[in-house]
Amino acid sequence: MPKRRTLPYILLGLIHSNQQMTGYQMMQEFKHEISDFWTASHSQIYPELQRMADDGWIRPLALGKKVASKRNQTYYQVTTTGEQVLTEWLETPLTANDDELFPLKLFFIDDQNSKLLPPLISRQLELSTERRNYLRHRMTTVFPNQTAIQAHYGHYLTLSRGIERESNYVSWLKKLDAEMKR
Amino acid sequence: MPKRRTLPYILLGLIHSNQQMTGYQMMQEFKHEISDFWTASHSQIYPELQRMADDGWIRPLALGKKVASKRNQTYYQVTTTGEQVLTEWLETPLTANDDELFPLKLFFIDDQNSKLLPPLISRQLELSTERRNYLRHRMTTVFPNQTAIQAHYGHYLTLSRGIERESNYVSWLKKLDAEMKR
DNA sequence: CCGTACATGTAATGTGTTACATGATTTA
DNA sequence: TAAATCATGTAACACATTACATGTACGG
Repeated sequence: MPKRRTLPYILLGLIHSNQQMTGYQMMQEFKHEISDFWTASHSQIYPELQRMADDGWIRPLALGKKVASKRNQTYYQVTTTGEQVLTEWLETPLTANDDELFPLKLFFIDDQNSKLLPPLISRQLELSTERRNYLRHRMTTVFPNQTAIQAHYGHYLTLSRGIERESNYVSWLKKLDAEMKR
Repeated sequence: MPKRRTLPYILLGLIHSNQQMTGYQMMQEFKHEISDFWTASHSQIYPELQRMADDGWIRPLALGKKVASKRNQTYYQVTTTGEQVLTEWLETPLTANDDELFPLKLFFIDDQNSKLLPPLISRQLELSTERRNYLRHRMTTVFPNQTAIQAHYGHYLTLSRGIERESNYVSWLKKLDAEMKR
């Protein structure tokens, strides 16, 4: 579900990771790499880029500086202000509602040794563990016996799946968290 | 990400599963049971219920028929038309874009022996397998060597996680699909 | 030369969140 | 009797999708 003002941070992260990018290239990234956790169409991207440029987060590149600049493309680069904004966003700890921003933030941390990585992962491990425990608790209260399961079998299956999914997430995060500490 | 006109089907499914419900009760369900795959606030629910009643999908219950009717609550019940609409929605096969409707539709199939269950599950198994294969393919093309991984470590991790998540999903669906066929 | 992909932009519409508003009932 | 919860509703605003619109570059 779309959280407020996430798109500009994604665009900022994309440009930052790739040094310089056009709106069209960002569109492609959304299709191929980011589709798993976010979507955006070109009609969202282009106006947003203009707003970000107005706010000084990014700057359009002069023609001479462009890498293979043909046609009417506009390459953007992150400004110093933009870098600060991005870092602040990445540093902001996840909350229970924020949760789905994890893969997004993770996506934009390029350096394996970044100091942003360990706290991000351990925080998500906390949140996923909490959620798994909550789902387990729901299972015992909503489906205490076989009769309850038979009355709402689909609901039972979705809850089972939720527990399975979150357990798998916790395992993966634990492994990664342990690796980080080595 | 919010798909067009999903909320009314969820409300329809909720009322249908529980025989009769008030808007407030639906709100609670969103908080406790459905939060994992959908959210809706009361300011969305109440107008939507009125629209659905106007369209003849549901009908407000007369006071006398209400179970423990106090206060100014309005209980709704699914009409015959509404039942048809719900069944049609549940029968509509999932597509690659629709994908995230799976847990939602599953949630509303109460009967373990429903004929809707096997095709829904086997279709989702197809889609998840496709997605897992796609992600695996991305991994080999985007990260062919250690250097590529080091340049965009976060991206590498999110892709790894995607493959892990989807593999886990496929396993779960395969198990369920096999059970269905017994 | 025709279709597809590149490349950008705006407008209309649909959907969702937050804020504003009111009043009844229950519990401490 | 005050606070929390129940219960419903509307309005303003933020965000996303679809449609409309234009033009370039390239491959068959």
